[in-house]
Amino acid sequence: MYGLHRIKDIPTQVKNPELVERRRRQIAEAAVKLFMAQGFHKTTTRQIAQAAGFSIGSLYEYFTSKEDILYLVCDSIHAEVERGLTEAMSRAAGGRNILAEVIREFFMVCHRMSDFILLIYQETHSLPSQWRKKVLENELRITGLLVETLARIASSGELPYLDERSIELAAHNISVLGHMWTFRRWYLARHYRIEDYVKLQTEFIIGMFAQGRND
Amino acid sequence: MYGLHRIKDIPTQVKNPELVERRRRQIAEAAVKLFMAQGFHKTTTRQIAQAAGFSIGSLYEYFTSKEDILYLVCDSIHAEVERGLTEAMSRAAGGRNILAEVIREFFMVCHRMSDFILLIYQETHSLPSQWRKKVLENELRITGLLVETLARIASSGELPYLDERSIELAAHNISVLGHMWTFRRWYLARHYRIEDYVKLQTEFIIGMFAQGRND
DNA sequence: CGTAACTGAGCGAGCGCTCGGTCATTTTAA
DNA sequence: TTAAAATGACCGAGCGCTCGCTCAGTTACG
Repeated sequence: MYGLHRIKDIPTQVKNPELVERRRRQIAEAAVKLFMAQGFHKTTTRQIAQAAGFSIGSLYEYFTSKEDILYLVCDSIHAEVERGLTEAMSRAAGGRNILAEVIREFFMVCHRMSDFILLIYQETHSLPSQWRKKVLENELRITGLLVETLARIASSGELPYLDERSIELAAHNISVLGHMWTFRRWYLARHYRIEDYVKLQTEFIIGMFAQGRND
Repeated sequence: MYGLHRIKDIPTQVKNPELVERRRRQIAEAAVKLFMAQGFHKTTTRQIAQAAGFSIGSLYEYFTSKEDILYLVCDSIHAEVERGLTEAMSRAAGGRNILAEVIREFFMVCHRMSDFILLIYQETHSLPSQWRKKVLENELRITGLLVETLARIASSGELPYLDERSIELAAHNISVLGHMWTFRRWYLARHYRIEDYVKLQTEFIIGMFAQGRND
């Protein structure tokens, strides 16, 4: 968690870059808990500062606004999801049924990061547009990894032919069906174990590819 | 729009029930625009009152809190979606390919109501839990309509056998893939026309059912 | 001693919501 | 018939408070 690799565009008063990174990690870690528990708007900057272990004044040495903190949090979450998926892809690369394994690994990442992904769904719209844009780019890059996977499998002949647009849309579908486990958890978790969910959805998704052209 | 059929549980100071309904419709109509444009938290009660055409004082004759208004808005939206889907189901009942037609109609409802559905995704979590619960019930009832459709088609033998749980999950998938058009619109609408989206997704979804048991 | 990091009291804009009051309309009763 | 009384929808100044953010001052450190 807390990759923070793209945070250089958030301005700070503090000179020492290592310190900046350490403190921001501290703040993000405190903030994400509060945001998940109470939401962004009900969380006060004072609460964040206190939970992070320093004063409100210091907090504003590392950020220029409350929204900055939300952006950092969203960015860290996406970084972690991306890390998880990348790992999953290389782990699955040698397997017997690559697609099923990537789906499985991705869904398990969504499961582990459930609350975090939900936070992104709920609070992205509270960001100033400049940063909302960046968050959506992150989302798109992650979907891009799935596009890549599908394209590789397709070109190796293990899937029936699909044009680029279909592959892309399929990747979005997989991504969203993973997220669905997070934003419909209030219902799904009462009726399915994650293993069942993965199994059923994997069958459905593979079915999606299995044949073509109905109309 | 603005069915308002379940609003009796929102308290009011005003005696005349017709008036209450008319005024609340007025307020909801004004509020939904503001919420879509600025979000719930950035919209002030004064703005809502002004846009609805009366004073802040009067507004609080019809509601006890700002959250009440959000609840009314969410409820109206769900009522309208449900109405649209119910109509679609009866319209499609006699068709050649019932499933494809229901999917198409449902997706078109999502398309028409894009901004409204997005609002529900973004602001449901701002509701007090008592009303969030009701909103999620609404969501579930709508998914239930899709379950019903699938079950009917399956039992008529037009689909391969699927157990109850699979049918239910499939219905959730259809629902969420419809919503996906709203909450990934920032990307999808740039690359697909709604007709293409419906066509591609319909093929995918029908594929989901076309065969079974991979593992 | 100077600079970088940290502190927290304080500011003031803005918020949700209240409440004393006005006024048009309806009801009462002489 | 009509004046008095009651009603209820509507109004908006203003209350009490919160919260994001600042800045003058203090501490830590090389």
